[in-house]
Amino acid sequence: MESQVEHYELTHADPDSVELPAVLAALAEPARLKIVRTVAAYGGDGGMACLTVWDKSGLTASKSTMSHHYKVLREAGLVVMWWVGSKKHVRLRREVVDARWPGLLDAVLTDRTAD
Amino acid sequence: MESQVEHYELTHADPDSVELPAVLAALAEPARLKIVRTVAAYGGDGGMACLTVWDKSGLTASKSTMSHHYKVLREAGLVVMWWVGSKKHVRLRREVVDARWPGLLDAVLTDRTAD
DNA sequence: CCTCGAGTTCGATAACCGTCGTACAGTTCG
DNA sequence: CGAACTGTACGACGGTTATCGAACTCGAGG
Repeated sequence: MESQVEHYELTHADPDSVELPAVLAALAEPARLKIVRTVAAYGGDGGMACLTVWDKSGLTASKSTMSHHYKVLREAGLVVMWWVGSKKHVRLRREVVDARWPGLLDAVLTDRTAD
Repeated sequence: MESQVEHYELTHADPDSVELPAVLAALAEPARLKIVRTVAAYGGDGGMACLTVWDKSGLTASKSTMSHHYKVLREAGLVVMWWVGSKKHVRLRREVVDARWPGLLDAVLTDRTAD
């Protein structure tokens, strides 16, 4: 229950404290992989609203399940989230992830076999 | 069959039928990641004996656990194994993995933060 | 002030997975 | 042959995790 009053100061994982297995485990879950791919495809550098992710991804998970997945992605250092009014937005941390594991995100995102 | 000892390949996963989440899940387990890194570091293109992997990796898992990890790596299409006498050898399937997910193995193997 | 929409948290449940010991199968070598 | 070595198959146990509904918080907009 991070403060919804502040719009930009949500707590996120310290990138340097995240281990590679945690990142891989986060991406290994099909629903989370779908989220990441959707954010990359539609969000660009500015990110997008979580609700839009839900629409575009075609995922059917419940609100609580989605919230759980976002939490895992956040703790793996893969995404940043912030509030815009009553809606939450999400963005990939490309700079951070690319700096630490060059090529990893590209490899995952360019998978032509994913639906 | 150039020597007295019989070398024969075992059945492995069809690379095209493996999904990305399965590969990521295989690599997300610290012990398996260690195995892959050890094979990459010491095995080169020719692979190495599983027992040598055990020595070099410093893993302390039991025989059955190691066997299980190898099975997961095999089913994920990440390694090939074959018999050399009474000892089993293992080799990374770099060509196959690199062809399907370019940069993925490199990204995982060049992680400087792994012990 | 009150209602609706967007998300989080909690508790419960079911499935998955890593681990091990034991039993078993094949190879090597004395 | 038989003992030692190498690895797999099978059950069992315990911990992790994905999933959901319900209750809750907070903001937006009548």
